[in-house]
Amino acid sequence: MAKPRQAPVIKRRIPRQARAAETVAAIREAAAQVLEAGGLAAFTTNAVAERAGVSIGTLYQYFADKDAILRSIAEHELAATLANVARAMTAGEDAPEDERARAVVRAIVNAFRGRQRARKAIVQALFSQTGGSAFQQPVAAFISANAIGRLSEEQTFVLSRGLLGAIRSAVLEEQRFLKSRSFEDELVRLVLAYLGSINSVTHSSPS
Amino acid sequence: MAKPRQAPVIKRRIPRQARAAETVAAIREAAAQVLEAGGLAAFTTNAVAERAGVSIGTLYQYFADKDAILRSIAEHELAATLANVARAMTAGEDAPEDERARAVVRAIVNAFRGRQRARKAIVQALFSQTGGSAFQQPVAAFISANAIGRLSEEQTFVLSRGLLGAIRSAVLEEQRFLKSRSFEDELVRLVLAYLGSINSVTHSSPS
Amino acid sequence: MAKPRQAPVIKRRIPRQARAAETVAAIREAAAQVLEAGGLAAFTTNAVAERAGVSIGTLYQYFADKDAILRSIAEHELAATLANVARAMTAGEDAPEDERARAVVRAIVNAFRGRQRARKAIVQALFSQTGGSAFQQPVAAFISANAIGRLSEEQTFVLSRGLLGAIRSAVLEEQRFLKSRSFEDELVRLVLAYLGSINSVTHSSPS
Amino acid sequence: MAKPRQAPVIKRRIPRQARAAETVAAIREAAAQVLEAGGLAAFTTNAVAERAGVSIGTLYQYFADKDAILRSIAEHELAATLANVARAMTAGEDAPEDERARAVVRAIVNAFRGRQRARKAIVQALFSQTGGSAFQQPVAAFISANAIGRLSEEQTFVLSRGLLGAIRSAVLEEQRFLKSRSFEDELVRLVLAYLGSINSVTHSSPS
DNA sequence: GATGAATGAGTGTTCATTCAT
DNA sequence: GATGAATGAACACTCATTCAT
Repeated sequence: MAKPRQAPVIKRRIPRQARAAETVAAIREAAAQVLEAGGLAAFTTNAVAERAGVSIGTLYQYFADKDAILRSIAEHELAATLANVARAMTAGEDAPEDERARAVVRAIVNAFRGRQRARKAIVQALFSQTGGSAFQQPVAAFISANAIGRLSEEQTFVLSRGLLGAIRSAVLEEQRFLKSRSFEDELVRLVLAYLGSINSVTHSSPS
Repeated sequence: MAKPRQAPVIKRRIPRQARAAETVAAIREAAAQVLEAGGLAAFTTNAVAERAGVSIGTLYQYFADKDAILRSIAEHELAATLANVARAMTAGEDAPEDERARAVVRAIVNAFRGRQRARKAIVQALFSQTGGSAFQQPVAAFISANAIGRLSEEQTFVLSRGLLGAIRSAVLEEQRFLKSRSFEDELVRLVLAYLGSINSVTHSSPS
Repeated sequence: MAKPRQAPVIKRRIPRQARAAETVAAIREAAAQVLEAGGLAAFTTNAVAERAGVSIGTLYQYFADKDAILRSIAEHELAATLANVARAMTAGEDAPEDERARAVVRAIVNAFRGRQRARKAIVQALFSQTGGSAFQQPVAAFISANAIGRLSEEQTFVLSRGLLGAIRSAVLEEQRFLKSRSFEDELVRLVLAYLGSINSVTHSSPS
Repeated sequence: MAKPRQAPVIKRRIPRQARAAETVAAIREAAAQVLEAGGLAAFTTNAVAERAGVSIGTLYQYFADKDAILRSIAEHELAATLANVARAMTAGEDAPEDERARAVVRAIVNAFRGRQRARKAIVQALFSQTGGSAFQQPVAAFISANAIGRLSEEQTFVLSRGLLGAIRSAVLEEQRFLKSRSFEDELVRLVLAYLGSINSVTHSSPS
């Protein structure tokens, strides 16, 4: 990603006008399409700008650099996914624990609706940057906040990363069972078994 | 111009002589060093050749392309890790299940001994290529083969990818607790709780 | 890692603005100069860009690859040569056949005005690619269209390739008589004698 | 053709032993095969050595550089072709002129028997080097020596290069009529008409 | 005489990013 | 605000040739 000069301190415009917001949305949409069609290899700033119907200069008016586009898409999807999870939990507020776990699992599995290649590309790209923590921490926080007992840092980490890791692998490996019921069952089992183990130990055994 | 655009049928030399084997090892070692020092960004074929003290041409005599170097390192580490696991299990052959699970977990956590940055870089790079399945399947097979009962495809997948995903995340995020006892405990818990859940369901409830 | 290995669907920019057209012309001119000065061996994309006073990136904005530059020059020269031939023939419309043949011969001999080394280099390069047919067919078509009687496919081929072959050889071998009157006389003789032979056979003998 | 250092003055071994002659022949044969199979692009010294079943070092024991292999093949073919022409002319010693012209034409057209791609590649390669004169001059000399009257330098040139140019074009363009009778007829016509024109002018008209 | 591991200069090409208009 | 022509650092990779064994 050849940064020819130093990182410029100039902040990028934050869209305040309606037209600007549309442009940003168009770029994000174009980027997702490019990713879906050709994967990370086809994802060049020029290709995105062209698909979005704007000039490359305009693209850089709204996004500081190439990765910012990826981050922006990821943030949007993350927010949407988290909203879905919250909605599902509110709906089943007094449902049994496994129902609620299933809602969480399902929301995560179904993120990026219909755009598996774009999802894969974004997961790959973001893992190369931050190691992905930026997008796993919110999920971890969510899990932690909704767990019955208190979880230690390591426990929260293992549960969230274990769950996300399994789903992520299914995405990256393009497993056909990604959206199957049986896969969902096993993910739910993983969550509940782990949480159950923590509780049983804490409550019943002196260990 | 841009001469040979034919199908590159040229197979890379397979080292038969002692000197050649040394060269290959030197290149692999140099690549690991470059990765450890500067991450994926610094990993250029010229840098590796220079560090290895060989010419770029020699490098290409043994590795078809840049990625082949990465793959080679990964294969070596994988083999070493698997060997460690096998050794640990043989040693504790009639130890209780949790001891054996702990041996597996520990061997995986301690892979790439001492080279966390190189490990991170290779994990990132290989995930961009194959989705990483090539290096998760052997672990999955291992787990499956050593499980007490029979695991379904999805169960093997969830267990192996969940465990590996949690460890991988700790590597990528450079978590300080990666090699801590408490982290190991939780990984073991994840494995045992999941396996326990499967067995209890299978044995006691008709689903 | 050798990023975009997809099908290169990226079309090269077609110059629409005045500045762009100038740039393209400058590159073509620079290429001809490089060729004239150092032949095919000196003809590297970087050398051309430098001579043209543009960056290598700009060069690639207008030419898909190195060979495209060569093709572009050849097309320009071909068009100019054909225009010269047409002009000469219009001027001497009711001149005797040998005058008209001489006009054609002279226009071809004098193609690439003054740049014999560049001409040689381009002839060599294009012969390696297409076999040169792309630049001989227009001449053949021209000859065929202007012949008195009808020529068979083989006859058109022999006449055009024979004439062009003799001229081309003189260029490639850097014969000092290339532009001499006596050489021109012989080329005209070749054309007229061949055409005369076809006509005499056709008209007087039943074959 | 990256000549790493100066041209070394070391002369290459001239094969005097039977085994050495076999090696040279094997290399030449291998080169022709490589050329036939993959054209000039596949023609690398390593590929030739491998095909010949010798090491690259051995190849360089007999050929000073890559082009020497090409030259060697060309010389062999040229000698064979010239021998064929001579044989044909001896056989038809008191045959009429057109019979003898036909013999010459046929021998040239049929050079490189059966290996059109190799022929094409060699023609291309040698034209890039010497402009091909080295292999046209013997033919020119031959023609000149066998012409009835005396030909001027330009006349010999036009006749030989015109004839060879037409045949060469048919080879390079892979014309299907290369070996047809009608093509041969026209080549013969070209030769006879041109020679006839010279003689008639010389003998009957005062110019 | 033969081997083949090693060499390394050289080249085409990409693509994120800037900035004059 | 928008444009898009221009930039150029950066890289992977080839292959003719040498020379120690």
